[in-house]
Amino acid sequence: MDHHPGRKQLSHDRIVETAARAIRRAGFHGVGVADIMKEAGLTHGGFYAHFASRNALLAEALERAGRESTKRMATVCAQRQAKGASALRALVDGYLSEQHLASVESGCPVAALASEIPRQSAEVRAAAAQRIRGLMARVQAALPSDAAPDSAAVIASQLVGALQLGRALGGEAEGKALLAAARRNILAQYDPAAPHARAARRAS
Amino acid sequence: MDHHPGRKQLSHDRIVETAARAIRRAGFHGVGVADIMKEAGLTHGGFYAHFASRNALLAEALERAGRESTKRMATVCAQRQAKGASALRALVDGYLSEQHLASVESGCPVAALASEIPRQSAEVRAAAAQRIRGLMARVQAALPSDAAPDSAAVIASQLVGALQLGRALGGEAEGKALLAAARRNILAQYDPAAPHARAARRAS
DNA sequence: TGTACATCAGTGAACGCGCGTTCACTGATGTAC
DNA sequence: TGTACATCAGTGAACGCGCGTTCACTGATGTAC
Repeated sequence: MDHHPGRKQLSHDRIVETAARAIRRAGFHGVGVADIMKEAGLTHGGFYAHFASRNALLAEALERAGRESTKRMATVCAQRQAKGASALRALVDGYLSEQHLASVESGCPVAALASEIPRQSAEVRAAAAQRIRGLMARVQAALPSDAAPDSAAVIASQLVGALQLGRALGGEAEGKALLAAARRNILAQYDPAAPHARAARRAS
Repeated sequence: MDHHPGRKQLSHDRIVETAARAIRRAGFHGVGVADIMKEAGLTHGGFYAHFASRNALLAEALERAGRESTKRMATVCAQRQAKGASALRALVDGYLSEQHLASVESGCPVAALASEIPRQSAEVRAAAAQRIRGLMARVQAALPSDAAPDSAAVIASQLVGALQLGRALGGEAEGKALLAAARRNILAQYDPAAPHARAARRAS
C-alpha cells in the first residue's frame, strides 16, 4: 500500500496546478483547454480523460488556487508573527503587501477573479463561495475575540476591494498608496496593539 | 445651427449605451461585436464605421457606464438627503443597497468589472482608472471636511469590495448581510451624525 | 525468464461554431442646377 | 418643381482563426502463464 500517485494522477495534478495559475493570470475566460494542456506538457486531446468539462476544471483550479494561496499566506503570516506582529497585523500587512499586489498569478484567487464570479457556472460559483468563506474565516481567526461578529466579513471585503483597486490603478505609486491607506485604516480600527494610530486619526 | 444629433450619431449613442449595459452584465469578454450591434438593432457589418476596434468600443462603453451610474447614484443620494440623511449616509446606503446588489447591468461599472481591468488593453485600463478616481472623488465630496486625507480611497475600496463579495455569494441572505455589515461599519467610523453606533461597537 | 495479451494514458486530426474584422455593394438622403 | 449626381449610413457575405469537444488510434506499462 505504497499509494504513490500513479502516472495519471500526476498529470491531473499538473493540469490543475497550471490552470490554477492561468485563471488568476488571465481570468476564467482568458485561457483555453488547449493552452493549459500545452503548458502542462500534454496535448489537448487527452483533456476529457481527466475532466468532465472545461467548467469542471475551472472549479477544481479555483479550489486549488485557494488552497495554495492560503498556504502561502500562512507561511508569510507566521514569519511576520515571529518578528512580533499581532496575528491581525501579520494578515493585513501580508495581504495588502506590494508583493501580493504584483503577483496575481500566485495570489488570492478571490481578489484575482471576484467580479467574474457571478457570471460563471453553478459549480464554479459554489467553489468561489467556499473560497470567500475561507478568507473570512482566516480573518476571523486573526481577530481579537472581542471584535464585533461581522467584522471578519467587513475586513475581508476591504482587503479584496483595496487589492483589486490597487491593481486596477496600475500597481504603481497610486496603487501602492491605496494599499498603505487600507492597511493603516484596518489596523487602526481593529488591532488592539495599535491604538495610537486610531487616536491620531480622530484628532484634528 | 440646430445641432441635433444626426442619424449616425444616434446610432453611435445607441450602440455605446447597449454596450455599457452588456459589459456590466456579461463582462468585457462576455459579449461580442455582433451581439451588441444586433441588440442595438443593426447588423455587425456597420460596426467599424463607428469604432476603430472592439477595444475602442469597450473603453467608450466603460466611460458611458460610469457617467450613467454616477448620474443614477446622484439622484438616489439626493432623494435620501432630502429625507434627512447625511451626504455620506446617503452615498453609502445607496451604493450598498440591495437594489444595487441586484442590478449589475445598470450599477457601478467598477464593481461589475474590477478584477478584469488589469487584463484589458491600455485604452480600457485608462478609462477604468478614470472611473475609479471618479468614485473616490464622489466619496471625498460626501465626507466631512475633517476626515483623514486617504479616507476616500479606503471607503471606495470597501464599497467595491463589499458589493462584489455580496454578489459573488449569491445576492441572497449571505450577500445582503455582508452589505449591511459594511454599511454599519463605514458609517460608524466616518459619519459624524452617527456617533452612537461607534460607541456601541467599541463596548464589550 | 520469456512470450502473449489486456489495459490505459496520451496523441493528433477532425467536428461545428462563433469570433473580430474587411469589403463590395445597396438604398436613402441631400445638394446643384 | 424637377432631374442628375454625390454622399453616406447601413447591409450581408466572406476572411482567417481559435475555441470546446470527440474519437480512432498509438505505444508504453503491467499481468498471466
